[in-house]
Amino acid sequence: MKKKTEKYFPLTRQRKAILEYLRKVKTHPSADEIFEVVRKNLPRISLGTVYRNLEKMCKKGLIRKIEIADTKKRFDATVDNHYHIRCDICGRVDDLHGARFMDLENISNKLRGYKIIGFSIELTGICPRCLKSKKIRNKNY
Amino acid sequence: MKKKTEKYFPLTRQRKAILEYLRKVKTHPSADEIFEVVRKNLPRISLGTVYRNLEKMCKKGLIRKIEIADTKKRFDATVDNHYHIRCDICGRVDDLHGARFMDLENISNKLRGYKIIGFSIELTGICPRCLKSKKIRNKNY
DNA sequence: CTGCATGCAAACCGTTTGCATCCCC
DNA sequence: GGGGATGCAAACGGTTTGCATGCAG
Repeated sequence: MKKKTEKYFPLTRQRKAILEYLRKVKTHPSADEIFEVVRKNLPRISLGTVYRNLEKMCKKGLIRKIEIADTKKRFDATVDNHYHIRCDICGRVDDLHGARFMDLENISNKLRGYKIIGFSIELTGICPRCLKSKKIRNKNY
Repeated sequence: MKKKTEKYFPLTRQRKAILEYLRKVKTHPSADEIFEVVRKNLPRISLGTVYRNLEKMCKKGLIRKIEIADTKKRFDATVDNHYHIRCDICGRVDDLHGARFMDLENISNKLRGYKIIGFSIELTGICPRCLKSKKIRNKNY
């Protein structure tokens, strides 16, 4: 009763291209960066398609949307790691591989040349009021 | 040589109102929420003014912009705490008072009814390339 | 008086959406 | 052949900006 009936999810050229690019690349590209690259092989692809597919792939668990304090959302194809460092000037985002809770204080040796300005720890959840409300039905929790 | 000449920073009615509201309130309001409240006393204030002032006050260190993965930016008047929990449905943001690095694993008793979905740790800094470039001159680091 | 701050409206940027058409299974 | 995916363009929400005017110091 938890899982919905498996939906038809055709693997179109556009989807394949987006997914392949995300799997190949080690950065955390934004939708428009993905669009610019994928467009080289699929000249008629539209930005809307990129957005729609990124969103669907997230829901399928194929990729992940990076929770980051930036104007544009970023995506990647690895679904495990939650530690990032973002450049306050150019916006690039790097992973902090292998960091764990306990390591946080001694994290500096993983920084690879970054100068640290600050940090932020954000938990995501559902607040008590929303837990009670019906809005929750529309999401897959 | 580090500090620039002290700039003229008139304390206008608008600024006073914004700052007073931020200091009074325990939530983390967004620009438009601030606008709606401040407007009750200053009916002619414009959204642009709110944005401009929030930005300037951040640079002055009077308030802080909350680094959060949300569509709208949020602000508050306390400059110390970096631990937040955000509701994935309604977007409300609460503080996790008194949390420290070491407490992270046992943080659940501070959650006040939230159901946790995930977390994200983000360091902010300047990447090696930007450290070398001239772009850095335009910011106050 | 003078320079910065303001109000207003238009511009901007990333993202979403409606609709007619296309194409994967 | 049919249901979902696509391209296109318009709409959207949050934020920024240009310009003429206002106001704090």
